[in-house]
Amino acid sequence: MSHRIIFHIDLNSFYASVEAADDSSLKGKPLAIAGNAKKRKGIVVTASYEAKRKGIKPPVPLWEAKRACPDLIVREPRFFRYREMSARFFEILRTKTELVEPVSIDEGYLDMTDSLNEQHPIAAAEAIQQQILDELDLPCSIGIGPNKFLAKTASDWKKPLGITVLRKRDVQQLLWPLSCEEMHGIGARTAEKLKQLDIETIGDIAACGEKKLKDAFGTSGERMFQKAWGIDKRQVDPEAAEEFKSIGNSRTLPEDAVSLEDMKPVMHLLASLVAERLHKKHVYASGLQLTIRYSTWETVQRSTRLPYPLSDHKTIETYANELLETYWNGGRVRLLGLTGIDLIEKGNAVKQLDLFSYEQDKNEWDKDEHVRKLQDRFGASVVRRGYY
DNA sequence: TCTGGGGTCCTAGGACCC
DNA sequence: TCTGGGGTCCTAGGACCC
Repeated sequence: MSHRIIFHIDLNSFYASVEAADDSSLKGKPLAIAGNAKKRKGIVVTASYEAKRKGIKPPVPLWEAKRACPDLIVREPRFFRYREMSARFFEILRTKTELVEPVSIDEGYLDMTDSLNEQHPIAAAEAIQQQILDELDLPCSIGIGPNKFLAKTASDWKKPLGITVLRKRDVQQLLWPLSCEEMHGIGARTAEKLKQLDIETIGDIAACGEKKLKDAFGTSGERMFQKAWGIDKRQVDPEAAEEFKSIGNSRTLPEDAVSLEDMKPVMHLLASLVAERLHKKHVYASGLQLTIRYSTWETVQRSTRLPYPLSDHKTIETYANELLETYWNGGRVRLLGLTGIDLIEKGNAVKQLDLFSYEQDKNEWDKDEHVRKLQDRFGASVVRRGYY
């Protein structure tokens, strides 16, 4: 476990690039992929580089993007296609090394330490990049470093089609001048808090001392400090992406709901979506979590234990409605979400429970006419990252 | 006309037990 | 009668990422 060579590979503007690969008339044009494109409340989830150059930086409301770029071409996402292309992307990566860790639909880490066979890392990266371009017609950026953090940081620096090396000895010169928010894991809130402490750059984080950061931010403060010095001990773990901790679906409603009657059909849809996905993954949920977002944007989450681990639609819907009736405060509801939590693999469920659940499951999830109509009313899934 | 959807991880605070 | 100090488990909320 001494010196590793880690690649981070990121497909550039993935959804937009897939659309352009499938329809060459889109190439070189400002293109946006937007969920709910026909409805209000649509947002741009991915923009082509031409669109980004016109100032469109996802996620941005669609109306705002169109104002900034009147000739913007807008497409709705085609998730099945993206998942297909993603699978082919990871297939290519797995021909390079077994140590591939998918992070999301369009990015992953490779531990190339024992797979280079005398080849120079940059030459290996160039070959991977070229192969993905030739076979999938998709551009990617590759970052190379001694650990995940430095590789990830590097892949961000040249887009599209960049290859960047970030060595530990370059940290002081290349990393320290950057503002804190450039560090993966530091968002707007944390950057603001850091600023209160007079910490503005990654160099300031490195200089300020681990204790001060730990006192202010707990364990994430310690990690922050480590990263600022280019240290990251996390290994590339090929199995990491396969273990799901939760499976959920949510919908922003076409209009705010003001009664339980408005919300029940949505709960029916969400329950059937969650049940279907639990099923496909061969897992049971031991708990259920309801999310209610009010028109004020206030969001509450309430959860309950299920009587036994299960995945059937009817039971999930019953418990979901119970949560809703118990915790809805009567306000205008903008979004509803339902998540199966504390997942158990079917094979691992206690035998007795397993049989019981199985019987329930046989009744099963009916992707009937009713559910299809609900899909039409409340929109198809707008999953941006969700593996399979 | 502000603000989608699917996730993970961490922490604070209360319940409960000894 | 009125009372300490730990430890663990659970839930909700927040921050972050893509």
